[in-house]
Amino acid sequence: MDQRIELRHLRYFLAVAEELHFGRAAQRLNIAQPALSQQIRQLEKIVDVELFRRTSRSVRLTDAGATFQPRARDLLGRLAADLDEAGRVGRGEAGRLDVAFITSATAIVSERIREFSRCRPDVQVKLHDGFTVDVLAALERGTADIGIVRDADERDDIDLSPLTAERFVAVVPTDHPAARADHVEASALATDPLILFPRSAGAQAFDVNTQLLRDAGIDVQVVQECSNWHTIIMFVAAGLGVTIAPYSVTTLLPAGAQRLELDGPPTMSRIFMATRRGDNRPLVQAFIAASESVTGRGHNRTVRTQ
Amino acid sequence: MDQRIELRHLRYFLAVAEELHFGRAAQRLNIAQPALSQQIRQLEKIVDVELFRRTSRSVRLTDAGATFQPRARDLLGRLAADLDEAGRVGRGEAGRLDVAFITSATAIVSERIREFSRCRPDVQVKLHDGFTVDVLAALERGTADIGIVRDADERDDIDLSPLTAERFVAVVPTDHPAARADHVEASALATDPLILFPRSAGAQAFDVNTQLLRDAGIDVQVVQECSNWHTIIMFVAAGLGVTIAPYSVTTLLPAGAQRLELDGPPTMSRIFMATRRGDNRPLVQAFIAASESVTGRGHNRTVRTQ
DNA sequence: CCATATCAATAAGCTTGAACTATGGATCAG
DNA sequence: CTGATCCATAGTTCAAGCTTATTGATATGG
Repeated sequence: MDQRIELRHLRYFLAVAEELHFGRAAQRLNIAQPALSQQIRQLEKIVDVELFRRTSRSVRLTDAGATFQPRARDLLGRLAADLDEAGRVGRGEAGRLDVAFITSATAIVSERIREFSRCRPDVQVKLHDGFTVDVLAALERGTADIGIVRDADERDDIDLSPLTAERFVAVVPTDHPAARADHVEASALATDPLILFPRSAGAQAFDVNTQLLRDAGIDVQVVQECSNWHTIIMFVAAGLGVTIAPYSVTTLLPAGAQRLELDGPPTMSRIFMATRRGDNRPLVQAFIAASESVTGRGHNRTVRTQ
Repeated sequence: MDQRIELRHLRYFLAVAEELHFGRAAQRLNIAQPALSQQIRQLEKIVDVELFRRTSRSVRLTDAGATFQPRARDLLGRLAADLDEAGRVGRGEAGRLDVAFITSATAIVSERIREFSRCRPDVQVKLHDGFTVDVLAALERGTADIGIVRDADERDDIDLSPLTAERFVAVVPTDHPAARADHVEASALATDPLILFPRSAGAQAFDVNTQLLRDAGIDVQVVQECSNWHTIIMFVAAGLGVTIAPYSVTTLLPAGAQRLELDGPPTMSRIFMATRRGDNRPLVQAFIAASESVTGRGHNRTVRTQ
């Protein structure tokens, strides 16, 4: 089975197989008849099989030719489809996009993915949730194309663009002395056991979070770490301590836990979209564009949740 | 999607995609590097998509390239398989063979097909049973490649080669006067109602069958026609009449029916293998050869059943 | 039965384009 | 800065596919 076979052979073969007439087939292919005869002959030599039985008056497919015809047609069809697919992937109309995000941003992410999938129905979106550090690592090693992170440091290999910001609030047990009001001075929590998201999940986010406590003169001693915000809230409700959390994870509180606004200038937790610097692939750009359209449309609502 | 794309482009693309290095890929393809660069560039222009992102120091697949790579590999693999298949069909090692046969020759056919399938496991054998006229018609219109018929006329578009011959015997109800012996003169059946296979199923076979009755001076009046030998035998067993049948359909007789050898020189029914004249396709020839090997091996046994 | 038409194969010359050699330009190591 | 590496570009060459002209074979019409 020589390497010398080319698609030309298949195209010519199919034309003759359909016309069963070298003259007409050649006309259809816009070539002269002898060229066609020659190429078919060459194909038969390469495959070492007679594909047509021809007399000077008629052309018929042999068994081998009849077997090969639908397969050749199929091959050309597949090739066209594959080339088309490659083109669509190249233009960002199809393909696969890996989005890594922090669990506490699920709402924001799902909203944007819904919008993106509406624009690009042929793009398969793969979701990966994790901590900010995991998201950044996935971006770095190429496992993810889009990252949603919280309060990340500037890095020279990753672009960050802010999606939204939300203030921190305190969550305390309902039997806490401060729970009679709906707001609290940070310093009033100085003696309570602190339950926080682990710093290892995202140092910058942790530091932003705890800065407000340090500003209030509190020596931050984390009594309990927990890598799931909802679990932290449950612990608070159980009276194990208090926490400072981004607003969005406190929208649904169980009985026994109460949200308190923090007095003074609000400290904000910012959520960013992260991409590899210089990654200007169409799909990535399209996701950014779709995401921005959501931010624009939904701006009022986003502000309200801050 | 221009017509100008050729398999060369796919082969070259795959080489570069695997090596990620134009120099090494070119070496592997036994061409010079500039030719490779040129062809890849051409491919990208045809598809109108960048398949590689190259700097002067590195070559990487783009998303489109990464999508296309496994598909291109698959296409080349399929093509090789299809060409191989066509070659095997051409050499008669694979493909499909349509065998049409008369129901009363099932035993002979199955024996030969078993042998043929042993030699050519990749050939799909399609079976079609029917009357002799149907078998010949199927051959004629190309629906069948091999036909097994009984006592057919010579025709100039069909070759017949004898497979076996069997004598005719009489089958009578056990309460028939002649049933006390195990043989009978044909003339002794002159007054019995005759049940026979329809003449329309195969005129020659019918005429051979009934000739022996006419030779015995009987005016052949078929009382009942039935197009299934086993049903005919059941009718005989039920006392509805007598029949003259090829030996092989009388090997298993129900209670109530008895086989009688016919006195005098035996009249033979001959079973032929029929093929289109000039059909020298390898599969047909291979079936004939396999069939002959069975006839040779099993000759004694065949003789015994006559 | 010969003349004519049809159709694939063959022959010979032409033309296209793939591949070659040589070179340039960019990037990285020392 | 120099040398090495590697892809791109430029110009040339030659194989191979295409064209025209012709042949040979087979069917059709007068």
